[in-house]
Amino acid sequence: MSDVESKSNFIWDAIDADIAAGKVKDKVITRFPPEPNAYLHIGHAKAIYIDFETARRYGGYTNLRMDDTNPLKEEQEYIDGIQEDVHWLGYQWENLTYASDVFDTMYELAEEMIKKDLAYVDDLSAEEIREYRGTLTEPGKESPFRTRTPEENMDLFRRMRDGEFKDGEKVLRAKIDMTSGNINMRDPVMYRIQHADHYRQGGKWCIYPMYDWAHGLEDSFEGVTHSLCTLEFEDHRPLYDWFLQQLPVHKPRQIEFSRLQITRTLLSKRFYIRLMKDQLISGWDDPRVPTIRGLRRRGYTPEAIKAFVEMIGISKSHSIIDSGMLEYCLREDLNRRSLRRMAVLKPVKLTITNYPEDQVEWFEGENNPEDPDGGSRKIPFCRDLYIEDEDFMIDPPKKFFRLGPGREIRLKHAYYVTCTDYTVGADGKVTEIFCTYDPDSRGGWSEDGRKVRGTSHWVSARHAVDAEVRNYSDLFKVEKPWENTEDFAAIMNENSLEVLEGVKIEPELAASAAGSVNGSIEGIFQFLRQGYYTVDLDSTPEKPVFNRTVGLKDSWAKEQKKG
RNA sequence: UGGGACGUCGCCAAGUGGUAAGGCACCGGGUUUUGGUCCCGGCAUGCGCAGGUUCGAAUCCUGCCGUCCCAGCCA
Repeated sequence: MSDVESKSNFIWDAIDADIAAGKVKDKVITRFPPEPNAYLHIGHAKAIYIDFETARRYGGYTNLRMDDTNPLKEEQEYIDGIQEDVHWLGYQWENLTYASDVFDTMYELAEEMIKKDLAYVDDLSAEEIREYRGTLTEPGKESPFRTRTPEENMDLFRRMRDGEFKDGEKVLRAKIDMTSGNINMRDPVMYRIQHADHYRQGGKWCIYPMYDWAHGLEDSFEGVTHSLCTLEFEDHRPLYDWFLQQLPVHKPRQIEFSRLQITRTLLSKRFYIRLMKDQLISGWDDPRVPTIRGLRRRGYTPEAIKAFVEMIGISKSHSIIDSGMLEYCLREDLNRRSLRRMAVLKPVKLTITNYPEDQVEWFEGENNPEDPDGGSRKIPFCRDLYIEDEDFMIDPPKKFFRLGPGREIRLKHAYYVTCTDYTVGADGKVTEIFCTYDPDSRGGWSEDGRKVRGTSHWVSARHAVDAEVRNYSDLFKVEKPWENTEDFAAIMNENSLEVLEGVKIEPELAASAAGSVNGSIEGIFQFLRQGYYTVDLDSTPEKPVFNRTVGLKDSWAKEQKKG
């Protein structure tokens, strides 16, 4: 039994009960039903995980369904993008279906409803319908058109379909109960008139079904046994059941779970579209936005995202997950697979005064200490090096384990070096460091067993390649950006992207980055002590570009913060 | 007296009458050629509150309190 199979949650308990009660005749069938009006974000990843893993748990299958009942919003571009993203997450659907493919059957069943006097054509305007609906605390009242005969309704409905009326002139409504405490049951609209071309059906229809009428039928037609959705549809379940109850069709069961919320993160397609319009982000794959493709470009792996969804669990409580959990899942995954490379983000020159001027040595460095089969790469070493600016202090405190005057550290994979001197520029900044090396410490070991606490990464100045690092801010840094647009825009403009030019990287990193442009899994690296990076879309072999994915824990930085 | 849901550690989350799993975060310690990883230890006498039933309650009953969702011809 895998983890997924052994764990449980209230949804699987309910399905177990259904199976025990003999309610599931054949396979457990689920569906993931996005409306193709945007790209998917990490909130959808939770739904995808639940839909697909549930079906898999019971040996059933999942359909991918485009819930395209609104011709004003949907586009082919999104259909393609959604499929790519679901695939990227590692899931394969049984059938790709479209709500719009069953418009005919839905229409016929609507006529059935009219015959049974369970639906009527209403002439009230949108505003009047709203008034007649009542309020949360007051019951609604019945439309004067509610008593039309089935014959009259049938005639009117067919004329609606045939395009005789203008948008908004008439709607088809279910005849239920205008006094229900559940507002969804107060004669919900089933069809509205919309003289608009559908991206798939063209001009075939001018009436389009509403969600509540369409969704249960779509589930039913596909033989879905369990229709899993988010909490805001709880109120719709009585209506979902009511529609299906009136017709001789298969009856799926709707079960709701809480939707994903993450601290400091806004999961809203509407908001992403506005950010794009304001040119605060570059598109759906901008690394700052938590869309599936944004996360992918940022360096997130499908495995990390799925591990995250599994970790947070499935429940009905309104929870807001700490974004640290997502980052933890990424670090855990990347630690196993990322290639370790040396890079110097803010270089300071380091010269080894007792190393032969023209000598070059090639050291061997393992690709990943977590993976014994991960192989290794060659690293050039010479007299002229760069180390990280923050790895040297003129007057280091006791707990600083890195380089300082008179101190000895290990250059990873190379030699022990001791600082003998340094120069300072006019601004007080260290401009160059001078060291001597211990020839007996080749490879970073010494025979005498002397302890060297610090290990720094470095890069050969003669072999290093220049690169660029883009450090994107963590998703969103403001709590409620939609409430204060100016502040948000300012924050996005000023702080959301830090670009480091002149980063020095080891030749092997440049080589492997050049071979993995497009942010593929293979393009993920860990720059020692600096965190995880992924190759950016803008990267070229001549100028490698990396996106900062997630930082490492840094106990020295934490200690400094404490004071 | 509108309807529907939810309240277990800072954040998630198991638990379904037998005496509070686990993860993230945090705090100690060990290993370490990444101040990473890994390993060990600590972290709810209490489950929104108040009563009640019971030998025994987070789990059952009653009454409160708090939070979220619903008044699109969106999904």
